[in-house]
Amino acid sequence: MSTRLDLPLLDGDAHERADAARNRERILCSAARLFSERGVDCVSMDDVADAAGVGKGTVFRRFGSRAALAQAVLSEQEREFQEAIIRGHPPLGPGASPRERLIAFGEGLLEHLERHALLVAAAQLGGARFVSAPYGFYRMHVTLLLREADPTCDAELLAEMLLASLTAELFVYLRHARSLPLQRLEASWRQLVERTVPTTYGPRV
Amino acid sequence: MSTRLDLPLLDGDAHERADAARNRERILCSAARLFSERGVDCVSMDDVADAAGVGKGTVFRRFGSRAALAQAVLSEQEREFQEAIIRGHPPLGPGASPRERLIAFGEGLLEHLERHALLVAAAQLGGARFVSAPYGFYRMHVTLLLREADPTCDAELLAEMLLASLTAELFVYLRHARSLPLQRLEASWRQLVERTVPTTYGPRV
DNA sequence: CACACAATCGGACCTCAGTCCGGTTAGGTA
DNA sequence: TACCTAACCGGACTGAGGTCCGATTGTGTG
Repeated sequence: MSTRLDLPLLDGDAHERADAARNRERILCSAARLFSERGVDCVSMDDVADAAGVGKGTVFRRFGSRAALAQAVLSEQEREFQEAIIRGHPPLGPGASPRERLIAFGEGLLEHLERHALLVAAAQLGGARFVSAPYGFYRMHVTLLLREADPTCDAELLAEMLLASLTAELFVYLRHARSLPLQRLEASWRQLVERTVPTTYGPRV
Repeated sequence: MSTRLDLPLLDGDAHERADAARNRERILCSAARLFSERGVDCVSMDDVADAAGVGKGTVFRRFGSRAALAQAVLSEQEREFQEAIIRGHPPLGPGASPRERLIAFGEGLLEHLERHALLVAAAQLGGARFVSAPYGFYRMHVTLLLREADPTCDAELLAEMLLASLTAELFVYLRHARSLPLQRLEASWRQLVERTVPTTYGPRV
């Protein structure tokens, strides 16, 4: 029995062999390039493996699934977005009211989707969305803001329901199939938050 | 060029050949039986074809995709639910305030999911959800109720966002992975609607 | 009833995500 | 440097959704 985790290694690992690290990097680069060149839906896992010069088994050992590979390709931008939420300027970052921060959060996520909707959709395929690291962060962020704005509400579930209106699937449908302007989606999100979250705010007692 | 539509025939067709009608019925029955016996996720399209005693090509010509087959199996219950909305008793049917009707609608949908979540999830796979007949009906219903309650809001998009919190995917996650009680989901839906929809109601001017 | 043709049938075939395992190699140890 | 072994590699394989096209059959017409 191995002392090491035999699961996909999504990030650098101190005990990672040199060839393994090199292959991980090559797979990520090839995937990012192919995705942006051809569009996410026109790239198979074999394509990625071939372009990276490795076998398909290696791709799956590293990343576990197509969805996880897409997540890994997105991770840098996700990290920046999370950084802006935790330590950035208001209203996205700390300092604004929960309501304003929620509105800014949704707008930021919608703009993120505007740039990478199909890739995010691929990353959320199946039930992958709910167990992904970014979604866990979003869930926590929205839950805390809701609880702060109204400690009596069921913040956990309200967060899940609000986040449901920011899924890549719905975005792609509204934005690409229905061709609605991004501004209208943002306005609707604002509307939803304004109705859901009370204005009351101030230093908590 | 054929004068008939060369797309999957989901419902009866006056010009449908006798053998075709018989096969459609057999496929539907076999699928319903297998789904309930083994669980939706443990039944392949080949299984359905074999059980119905037809070739796989026939299954796909009739129903077009796995998602569409699942929709067809569900269609009878969907029809009943729609009937209750259009002509049933309040608060689900006409006669109650938009807010009450919306709450009842969500509760009804959640109970429907409680019984058939995995089948509904299969029916909504991919982007299939947005182009399905039931979803079109739900969208229309919720949009009209929202518009009635508040003519100034962006009812179309608000409807999409509210419906997003009633997807099978989210339901399965909350109910099966997180094991939350149905009552809590219903309470959250009520909460969301109460915050989103104003109480004002009465004969419009 | 015989015919013609269009709709239908069915299974071989394709693509693609994901698995498996025998062969290879990195890198620590003596 | 030579060796040993755990980790890694890669491509053949599986299973499932979906497509295709030659063979078949139902059905309106003379």
